[in-house]
Amino acid sequence: MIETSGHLGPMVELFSRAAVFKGIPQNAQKRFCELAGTKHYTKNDIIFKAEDPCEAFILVVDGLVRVSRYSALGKRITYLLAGPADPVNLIGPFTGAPRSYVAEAAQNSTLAFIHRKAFLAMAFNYPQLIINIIEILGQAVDSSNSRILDMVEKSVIQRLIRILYTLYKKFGPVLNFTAEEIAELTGTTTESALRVLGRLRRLGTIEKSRGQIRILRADALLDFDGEELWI
Amino acid sequence: MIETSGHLGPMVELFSRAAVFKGIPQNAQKRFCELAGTKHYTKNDIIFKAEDPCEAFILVVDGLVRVSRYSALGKRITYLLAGPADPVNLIGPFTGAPRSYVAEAAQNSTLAFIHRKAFLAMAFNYPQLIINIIEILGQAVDSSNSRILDMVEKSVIQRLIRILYTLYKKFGPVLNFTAEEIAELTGTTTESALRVLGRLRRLGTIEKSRGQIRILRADALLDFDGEELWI
DNA sequence: CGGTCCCTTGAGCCACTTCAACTCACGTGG
DNA sequence: CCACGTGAGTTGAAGTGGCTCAAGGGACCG
Repeated sequence: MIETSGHLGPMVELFSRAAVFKGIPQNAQKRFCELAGTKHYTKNDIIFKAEDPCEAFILVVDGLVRVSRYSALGKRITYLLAGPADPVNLIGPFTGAPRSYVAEAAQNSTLAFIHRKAFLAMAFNYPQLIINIIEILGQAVDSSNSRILDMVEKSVIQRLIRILYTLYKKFGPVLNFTAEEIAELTGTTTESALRVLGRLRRLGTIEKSRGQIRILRADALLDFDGEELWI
Repeated sequence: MIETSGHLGPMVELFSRAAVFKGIPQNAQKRFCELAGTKHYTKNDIIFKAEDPCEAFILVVDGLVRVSRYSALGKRITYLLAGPADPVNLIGPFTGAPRSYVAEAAQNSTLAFIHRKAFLAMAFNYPQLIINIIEILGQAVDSSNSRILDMVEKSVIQRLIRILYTLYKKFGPVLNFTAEEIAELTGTTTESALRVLGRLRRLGTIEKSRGQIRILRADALLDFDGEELWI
């Protein structure tokens, strides 16, 4: 990873686009910006791991961060894909305590770090920021709970299609994910994911090549089921 | 439901025990208390349902509240059992928006209500309260995510045993739940839950009667697996 | 005492996982 | 440039956990 000081201009613009900072005064956004340092990570770098205490509030500037959890047996489940302007850790800055999640760079990425003490000192001056954070946490809870419901009563096919649709809404028709990554989001095995993807390809709904899935007919995904998740 | 004004003494004591209000000044706890009105609910009363906008912060004074979600097909999954001093809704007061959860009285219960505007006006004066809320939300996220992991790689038996152990830690050896309620917590069918419970009874780990499960050997539950959930 | 809710158990089935084998794409180092 | 290794994708066959459907028994309530 490489540390840089960076220009403020584009950063201010990024912060103003971020859902976390929505509705707080521009000059405050700018001050948060000034507190931030940035670091570059190359694909598959680990940003933090389970048991690491939390030192900083982290926002994705560019790239993609995967936040997941490993089971005792080494199985990995992905809970969050944070893209530009998405925060990576909302709880940690407030408690400082380590959590059982691992954050990795899913692509080459640039992240903004604000030291947690500095972040907190500022944060409590802006109730709207707190409301935003709690609202986003609410979406995280809801999304996880939706996934539990899905695990109970939906088939792998339906779950995977919903994941595809959610990714499509977030990233557009070209998805740079391997079948294994899709499986980790769906909560199934790589083989099962591959079988479903093969089926969708034969139906003409998607196209795929190594490490990439292209959505050809997004509406066909919706036909299977409604409602998106929050990833 | 019956509305009462109630005495302050025991309420102050309850508030001071609540994890949400931990670490904030006693006089502040008392002021939150003064803002609260209480209501009684009888078993199976609905406290709020999906689509109801949130009007108040709610704390359980006495009894037990079940917070769950219904799938399109009518299947119910329970995410939270709130007992005395537990908050029922942490997100709602901040956003005011309706959420897709239903809260029901699992037993005859008394709840304290603080109107959300009044609650918010006070809340932002106590950063520790905000930190507590965010920490509790973190536990909710973690618990849901643990359940997702469990759904993927654990058997119904292991999941159900973990639920039993968690309930045991929270309520003691006598659990007043039907097999159906246990199934809703485990994410399985009533029949499967019953089968597992039957097996545990034959092993001498539990005893049961209509609507009640008694844990005889809690250590035997732990033998199956570690780690508790947050319910 | 009839009704309703809860508990109990059996039998069958099917969606997924598991295990296994093979192909293909890509990069790397000899 | 080829040879090799690795990681991704692909497909088959087998086994099974737990869901579904079904039917009955027992407890509590009005």
